[in-house]
This record gives sequence, C-alpha cells and structure tokens, in this order.
Amino acid sequence: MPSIVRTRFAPSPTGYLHIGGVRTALFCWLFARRNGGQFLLRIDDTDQERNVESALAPILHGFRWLGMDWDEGPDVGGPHAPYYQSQRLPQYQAAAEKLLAAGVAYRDYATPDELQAERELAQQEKRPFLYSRRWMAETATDQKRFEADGRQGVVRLKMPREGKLVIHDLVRGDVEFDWAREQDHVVQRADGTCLYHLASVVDDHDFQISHVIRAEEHLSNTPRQIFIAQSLDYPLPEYAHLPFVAEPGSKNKLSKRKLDKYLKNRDFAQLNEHGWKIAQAIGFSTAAETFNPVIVDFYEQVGYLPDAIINYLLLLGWSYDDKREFFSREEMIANFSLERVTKAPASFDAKKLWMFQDHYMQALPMKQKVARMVPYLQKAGLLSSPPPCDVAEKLTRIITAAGDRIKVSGDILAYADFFFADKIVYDSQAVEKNIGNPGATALLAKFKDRLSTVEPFEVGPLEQALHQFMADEQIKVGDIIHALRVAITGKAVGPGLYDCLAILGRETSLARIQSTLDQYGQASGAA
RNA sequence: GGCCCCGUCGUCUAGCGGUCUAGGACACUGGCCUUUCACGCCGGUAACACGGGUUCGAGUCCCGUCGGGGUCACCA
Repeated sequence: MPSIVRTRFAPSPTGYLHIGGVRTALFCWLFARRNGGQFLLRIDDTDQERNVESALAPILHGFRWLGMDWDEGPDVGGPHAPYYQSQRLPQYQAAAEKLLAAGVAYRDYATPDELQAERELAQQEKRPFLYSRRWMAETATDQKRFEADGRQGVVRLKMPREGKLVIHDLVRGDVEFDWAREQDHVVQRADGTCLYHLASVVDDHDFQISHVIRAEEHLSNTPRQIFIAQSLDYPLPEYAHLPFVAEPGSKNKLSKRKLDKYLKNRDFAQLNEHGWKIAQAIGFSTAAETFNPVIVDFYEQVGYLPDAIINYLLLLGWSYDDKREFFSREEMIANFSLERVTKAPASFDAKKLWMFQDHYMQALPMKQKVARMVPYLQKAGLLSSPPPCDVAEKLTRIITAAGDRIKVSGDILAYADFFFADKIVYDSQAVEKNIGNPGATALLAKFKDRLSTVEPFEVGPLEQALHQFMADEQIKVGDIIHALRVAITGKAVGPGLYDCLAILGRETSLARIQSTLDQYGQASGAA
C-alpha cells in the first residue's frame, strides 16, 4: 500500500496567527513537502459561534504572507471538504453512535456536581480519580430510568482499566501509558454536539492524515485519541510531538497572555519597541494584544521578510548540522527530517531573529527593497501616491547610502525621512550637543559659503571641499562634521554625510543650514 | 498531587562510547576600522544539573536524585 504523506495544521479561529503555531505548522508543511505529500489546513471551530470567517482571515493571510501554501482547506477547498469542524457534526455523531454500538462508549447521566463530588473524594483519599460509572446507562432500561429522573445524558468513552499503551512517537521514541490512568472522557454533549478529541480523530481519518505532527502539549491526549481511532477501526497515523516554542529566557510555553512578562525581557522589549515606532510613523493604529512579536502580523506591518522569519523558526527545534544556519525554501524542504527535531523546548530569541532579518534584508535585490519601502514613505505622508516617476532612482541612492542600517522595510523612515520632508525635525539632544555653542554655528556659517561653490555637488568634491575647509580653518573633522549633519538631517545618526549632502542637492543643503542657523545660531550666540 | 516529557555556554544548537583539553551561531565583551550610526575584521569570557553504576574508556548507555515543563474539562 503506497502511503501518501499528508499532514495538517488545525488552527482555531482566534483572530491572529501565533508565532509558536507557525513553527508547528512550518514543520508540518516541510515534512509534507519533503516527502512529496500534502499539507492541509483544518479549522477547529467546534467551540466557536459566529464570525469564524473574520477571525480566520488574519490566520490565512499570515500563512500566505509567509509563503506556506496548503493543498486542501479553507479557500482552496479539496476532495474532503468541508474542512471546518463546525460543518462536520454529522460525521462526528455517526462516529459516536458507532462507539456506543461497539460498547466502547456509554451514555452517562451523572450531573456535574456528582462528578465533582467523586473527584474531591478521590483527592481527599489521595488516590487518582477514576469515575465510578455509577450513572452509566448500559441498557435501554437504565437509560429510561435516568431520563425519568430528569437527567441529561452525555456520551463517554469506556476506557480500558488495565494494560499499557506504547506510542511510537517519531520525535520522542516509545512513550508508555497506563490505560487505567485515562479518564472516561466525554465525546458528545447532551445536546448532540461533539468534543474536540472525537472530532479530531474522525477528521484525521476522513482527511487521510498520515502523520499527526503537533506540539508536545498534545502528547498526553494521544492515548484517548488512539483509543477512539482503534475502536472505530481506523488505521493509526504516525505521531510526532514537537517541542513547543518557549517564552524568551524561560521554558514556559509561549502564549499571548503573558505579554507583560515578555516585555521585561530586554531583547523582546527592544524588538517590540522598534516595531511600535514604525507603526506610529505610518499611522497604524492597533492594540498591544494584537501587535507584538508573538503575533505574525507584527512582522508584516513593520516590514520583516518572510524568509527571515521562516529561517529563524526552522532553527527553533531543528538543526541540520553543527555549522549551517541559512536555508532557502528549497534547501529546507530538501533537508528537513523529523529525526533532527529537538526534544526540549526552545525559547524565542528576538536577537537571533533580528540577525536573520538583517541577513535577508541585505541580500534583497535593490528593486525589491525600493518596492517594499515605497509604501512606508507613503503611509508616513512623505511620498505621494502614486509616487513620482523619478522616485525609484532617488530611493535607490538613498537606500544604497543607508546601507545595512536598514534592517526592516520600515526603517527607511528612521534613516531617510529627512530626504523627503519639507521641514526637518530636529532631535533636541543632537542639537544641544552639536550646535549648542557659538563656535559650531560660526563654522557652520562659514562652511555654508564654501558649499555654495562646490562643483559638481557630488561625494568626491564635497569630501575634498570639507578637507580643504578643515585645513584652512585649522580644525579637526569632528569640529564641523557633527554640526553639519544635524543641520541638514536633524539627527545625530544616519547615512554618510557626503551622501546626505549629495542626495539632498546644493539648494536644499544650503537652505537647511541657513534655517538651522536662523533657528539656533542667534539664540546660542546670545546665551 | 498523579501521569507524561525534557535537562550541553545567557539563548538556539552540534555531539548518536574514544577524533571533546566539548564545535558553530546569536548575545555579551576587549581591540582594530571609522565623520555619526550601522557594518566589517581580529580576539576573549562562557556549558556537559548532581550522584551512583556499566566499560579499558561516558556529554554520549543504565539507575537514582534534583531541577524545569506539559497535562489532568461537557476548551481546543
């Protein structure tokens, strides 16, 4: 029997795509692609009410942005549609009936209070809780009797109370469980709706999933799922339980709830702050819960590259060897294997992600850089829409001058806004430090005259002119250059000074120096 | 607490009995380069959780201890 590899990722429609979920999905996707199989998306919305579509949209969008395509699932459909659990209730109910008929499940009429009482008693007596099955209806007569009492029945699994189960996990090896520790879990509610474990097993079978690859928190659920599958005569899929993505600097599972805690991690906080600055500059209004480095959308908005995120995530729990870290999509598909997945949780490291982003951004062809950065300038109101036709040429010069200072597309605003702005914004600290004394402004005024004669107004001649000026005035380069930078850019940091001057052009450069002198020269001179 | 999983530099990891006086990457750090910042280059600090076995030989195998985590729902 030639078996086709089919993996799935099963998000709940929560409204956002979690970075830990992406890592798990990535491994599923890679495994399928590596083995020439299929990767599907199934929507676990048994619990959801309305708005599934709107809560799902950001998740699908995130996967698309990252370049992770699915062969079957929402939007793309497929031979096993629907791929929404909320639309598959009949299948689950039929499975529940089969379990009942086979005697591996029973109708149970215990009230929640009665069950709770049994639990507490077990706890008092310090023994593991196991349901007494006191309200189990084994016959139609029992059923009628309980129902006559006004009780409501659910369907429970009748788990084995002896023996062992060995799971052959592709990541963890053999894992052993005692059947007697497993609870009689409810698989169907009194209202006929079904619970996750039943649904999941039925779907994995119906969708012909060959490898259930998921995060390790599901490992302890696996026995009951295997019990259901075996009882339904389903062939068992292979299982692989991946380590989860842990919080920065800890081994706890990364979750969106503990953002405050993560922000105490310096690297994480820096990444977050950097993103928020860009979001503010482009007028992207959002909330902390949905815009932070745990959520994929954060990276898209700020201008990260999907390849960088994916490459970083690939190394979170997987490695190729002791040297190689950079992988193209083709290379990761060609080399991925579950054998090389790590067993221990891997914590999220903002700095390492940053390194990958830097790498991929520097490797990006100039045309693509320009295309990616134009929207940021537009959103910040520095560039019209559509952009002027000569903007590509100017931007190319600017981006080249800014060089590797630009790590994400949104950084164009931090390093190049002054090229586009009519009036520059002065950084007060930079002004104070570099222009806040009469000597500096005097030199600035003198050099301004010198600048008006430089011909052509390009990097080489500009540099020559400045050196000549230094010789004439008997000053060092530091005596003039910092003031000059602040005068034309408003900032203390940025691309090379001659590049800035040349790109700005003579007219603008002179005007900016003049307005800086107007604004700060006299005040400090008088003081 | 029961069950299950995990435990190599701060972090991600290599290591599948001898080639490990433990390798790489990120971070940190000293220096060089430099008009700022960023980059680049050279160097440095830093780990096998602990204790018993097995073996000629253990980071690598076994047991125990300790530590961390996951899970114990009519959530997914």
